[in-house]
Amino acid sequence: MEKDTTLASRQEQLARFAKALGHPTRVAIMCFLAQQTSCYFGDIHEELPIAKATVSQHLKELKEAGLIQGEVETPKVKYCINRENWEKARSLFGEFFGQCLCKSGACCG
Amino acid sequence: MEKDTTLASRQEQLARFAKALGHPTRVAIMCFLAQQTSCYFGDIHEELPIAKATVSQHLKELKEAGLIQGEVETPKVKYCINRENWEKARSLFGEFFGQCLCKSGACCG
DNA sequence: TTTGTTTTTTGCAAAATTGCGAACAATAAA
DNA sequence: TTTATTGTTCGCAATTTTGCAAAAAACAAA
Repeated sequence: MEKDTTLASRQEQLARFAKALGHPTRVAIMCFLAQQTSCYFGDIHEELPIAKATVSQHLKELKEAGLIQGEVETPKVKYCINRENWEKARSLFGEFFGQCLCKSGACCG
Repeated sequence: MEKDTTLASRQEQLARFAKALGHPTRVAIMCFLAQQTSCYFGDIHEELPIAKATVSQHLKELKEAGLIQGEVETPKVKYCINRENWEKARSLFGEFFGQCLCKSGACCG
C-alpha cells in the first residue's frame, strides 16, 4: 500500500492540520508544548483560563490530527509534539505558501 | 491606535487563518487561485464538484479571513489572493513552525 | 479497602459549519 | 420590457464544534 501523494490528498492533509490549528487555544497549546521540557496535562491546564474538560477535548483533537502525542506516567499524562507529523505539517504549509506566491504574476492588479 | 502584536493576538490571527484553511475545498480554491491568471467565480466553480451556492459560501469565508478579495466585472466577479494578508499568513505560519521545532530539545523522547 | 491525585469521558446545551435548491440582485442584450 | 447571464443570499436540515460540570477511570498510598 503506497502512500497517497496526489495533490488532492495533500490538500486534504493540509486542511486537516489547518483545522486542528483553527482555534486560538489549540495554537496556544502547540506553542506552549514547543517551549517546555515538562508538558504534563496539569501544566497545560494551568496556562489556560478554561475548564480541564475543555483542555482535554482540545488535546484530543490535536492528538487525532497527529500533531501531538500523549504518554501516561501514572497518574499524570505527559504530552508532547509529534515531531514526525509536525515536520510533515511544516512541509505541507511550506509548499502551500511557497507555490501560492503568485510566481506567474497571476492574481488581480 | 497601534497594531496589536502580542503573542496572544498573533496566535488568534494564526488561528483565524488556519480555520479558513481548515476545509479541503478552501485549500483547493487557494491553490487554484494561486496558479491562474483568470479567476472568475465560474472558473472556480467549474473546478469543484459542488453547488455554486456552496462555492460562494466558501469564497465568502476566505474573504472574511482576508485571504482573498473579489472584484466585480459585471456580470462576473473576479477573485484573487489578497497578497498583503497572504504574506502576513505566510509570516505567521513561518514563525509558528520555526519556533516549534523543539530547538531547546524539549518534547518527549 | 478507603482515600487521594490526575486526567478522561459523559451528558447536555448553545452556537457554528456544511451543503443545497430556490429565490433574488445586477446588469447587458434583444 | 423581456430575456439571459453571473453570482449572492435565503431558508432549511443535518452535522460538528465548543464549553462545562459531574461522573468515571486508573492507579498509588494509607
